[in-house]
Amino acid sequence: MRGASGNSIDIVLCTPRGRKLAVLFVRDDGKHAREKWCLPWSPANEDEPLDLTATRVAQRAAGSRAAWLSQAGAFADAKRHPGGAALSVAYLGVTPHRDDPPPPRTKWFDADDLPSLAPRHRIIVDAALAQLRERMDRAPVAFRLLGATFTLSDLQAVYELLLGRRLHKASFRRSLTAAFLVEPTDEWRSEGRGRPAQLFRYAPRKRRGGRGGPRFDVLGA
Amino acid sequence: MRGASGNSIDIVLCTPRGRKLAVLFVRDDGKHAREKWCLPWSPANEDEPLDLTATRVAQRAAGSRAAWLSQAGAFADAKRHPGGAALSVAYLGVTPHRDDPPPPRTKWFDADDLPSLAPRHRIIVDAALAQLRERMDRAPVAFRLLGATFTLSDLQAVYELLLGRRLHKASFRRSLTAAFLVEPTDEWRSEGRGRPAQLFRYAPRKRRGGRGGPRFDVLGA
DNA sequence: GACATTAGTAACAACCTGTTACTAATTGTG
DNA sequence: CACAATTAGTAACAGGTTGTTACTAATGTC
Repeated sequence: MRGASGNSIDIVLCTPRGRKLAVLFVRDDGKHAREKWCLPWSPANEDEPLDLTATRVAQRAAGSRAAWLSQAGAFADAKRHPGGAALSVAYLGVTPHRDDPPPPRTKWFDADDLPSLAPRHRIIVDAALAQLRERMDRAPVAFRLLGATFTLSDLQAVYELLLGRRLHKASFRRSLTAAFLVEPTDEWRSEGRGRPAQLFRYAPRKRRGGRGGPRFDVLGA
Repeated sequence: MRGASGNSIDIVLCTPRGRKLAVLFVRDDGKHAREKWCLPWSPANEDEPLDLTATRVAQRAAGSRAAWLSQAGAFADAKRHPGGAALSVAYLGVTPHRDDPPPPRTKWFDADDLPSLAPRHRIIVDAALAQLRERMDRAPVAFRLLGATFTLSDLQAVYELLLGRRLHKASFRRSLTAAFLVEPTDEWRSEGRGRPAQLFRYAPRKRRGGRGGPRFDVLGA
């Protein structure tokens, strides 16, 4: 059995879908599979750095490289893993929304409506989603959930998604410009009805006061 | 060789010493040891939760339970570990200062003057210390570096230690009371010269706005 | 008793945030 | 074409928060 008693690398890949976060799962057709879906994973390879394995697994599952990927901790504690791994190193990743369907045998599930999972995968997903919210103020998670250019309304929607509350437009934009995180392009996007919105790109230009690295926590009521 | 090719649990235990942070190391007298000191560590045991192993290793090395202990990630990537572990799960811990000497064969080193270490332990220490500074605004790290009661000047000194910059007394105290994190005892401590200081205890009473769990980042210029 | 030293607080100005209310540019509808 | 509906973007004000200075309080030292 692959991975038995060894270590595994398991990926929690997130994307925005509508007003919710979605997580990528892979169909598990293994003979002894007790759940239909599992996180993308692979046995750890001693000759390959953990981050590299994670990048590879994420890319294979999602069909494209994750825009951001970072370790989310080690999980063991005798809870069942789909491949029987003794210990699993979880990675948390993020990728922009795509309209085309995911690769065969994979599916995006809303974060608040997950399928039945092996106990360890359930624990990993919960921990990873909690970390996503905690880490968004020190890593450009919100920007990596969007494509190269985006409207400020798009960006605000992502922040609202991650924070779980509504923000006020004026103060959101004010603190955004104060943080020197985005710069305008000269393109505009018309979303059907209403005034077209200017497109921006992520372009951090300044260490907010220089105190302990860049920050991404944007206020806004 | 113990731990060979398996997983290990490695502890980075910190304590305040003067105006600096110190990290605990254990003398490594192993036959094949290439460095004199190493982090407290133990092979991982599949039958024991990771957190429990970590608690045990930290307690044995320091002579008392860590006041706070939390996982800091998994490290592998072919860098040499003192016990030859394929993968190491690092834990970051914190304990109040003690005047009595540490257990035999252990020693506190200033964080900015570490001994020569096995490559993986060097990487783990650097990552753990960075995390200590990042996590202090979501975990009561500063309070766990102090004993059950402390003066506000003590607390301010710990925050300054962690942040690496001086804070202003008035605004530090103002934001501290606004956060409802401490409550006064009716004891006072005289530190030699100067007015005696009131002792406080850590007593979080309120979720700062209720937004995403308690916070511990105190401002103060 | 004067002085040095540390603890603790009051008060003010400058800045920042939350909010409201406005203007601007587009699509859809009669 | 006029006008409502809708979304984008900005101005401006009130109230709160922060950084800073300056003060008072309590102790040990000379």
